[in-house]
Amino acid sequence: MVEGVIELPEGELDLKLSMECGQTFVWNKWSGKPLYEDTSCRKFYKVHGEDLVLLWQEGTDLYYRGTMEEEEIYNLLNLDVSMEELEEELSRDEIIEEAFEDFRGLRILNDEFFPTLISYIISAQMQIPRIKRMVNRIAEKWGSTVAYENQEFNRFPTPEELAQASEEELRDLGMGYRASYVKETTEQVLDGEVDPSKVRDMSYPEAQEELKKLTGVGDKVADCVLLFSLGFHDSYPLDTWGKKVIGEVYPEFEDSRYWKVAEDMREYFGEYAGWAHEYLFHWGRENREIL
DNA sequence: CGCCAGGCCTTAC
DNA sequence: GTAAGGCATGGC
Repeated sequence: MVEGVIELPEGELDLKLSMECGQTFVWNKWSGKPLYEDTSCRKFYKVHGEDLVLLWQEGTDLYYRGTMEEEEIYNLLNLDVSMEELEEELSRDEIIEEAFEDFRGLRILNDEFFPTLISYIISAQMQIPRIKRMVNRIAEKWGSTVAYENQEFNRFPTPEELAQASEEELRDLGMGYRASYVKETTEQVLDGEVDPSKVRDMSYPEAQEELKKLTGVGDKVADCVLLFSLGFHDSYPLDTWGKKVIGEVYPEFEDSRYWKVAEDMREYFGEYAGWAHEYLFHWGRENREIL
């Protein structure tokens, strides 16, 4: 067992906000209730590979417990990205500065590739709490368990494990037409058609094209996987909220073509455009009445 | 009942 | 290359 405390600078992390802003379907509430349906619990856990990680925050102290070493926890939260430098890097206009101030400590998480890939394939035309419920059902049905302190925790299935699921069984979970996407993409990953460790080393355009070979992965899902699991901090996923925000706040960037808007936003915000996206995404959801 | 949700695939120009 | 239509299911 491993446990400890990481002391962080003021404003460096808002763990609860980072977990609950809608970016992850991999983390869970320690209370056992689903993420996005329980906002009172402040402890979060996930199974990552063979490890169990439990995190909570008190003031500027980040507490961890489980089987994962501290160095790896830094990676999970992208703690090598300094918020002070990020703020300087992203300061382009009053809107992003306001969002950065209001949501100080919101960080992009670094989740595992396969769970992120499948959960964002499922996310198409679906509401966020429902996506999380679906991902949990998949973990319960096909994921193996990891034992920790006399308890067993489900983890999201590996490609090998999920390949055991038939398309019909997936459909029975309620994922509709996405069932065939999940089935086919699982086979493609299992066959090595797309190798995440190779995608990491590609340029952004190559990496996006590579992921789009997978069934059910278009521009937006590819950008999410790149940002949330493969270290592409400049990837700018253009979702329904992002489009509304752009229409309201950055009308000069409006365009019917996905790639054009995403490219403009990457150029506008630079190296950490994906982080800017997350601030604006959350800003949009918090201010939905004016969009 | 109708409308929409972290879009993607197919088909037609 | 770009634009339109269909698509499963659940929540409101």
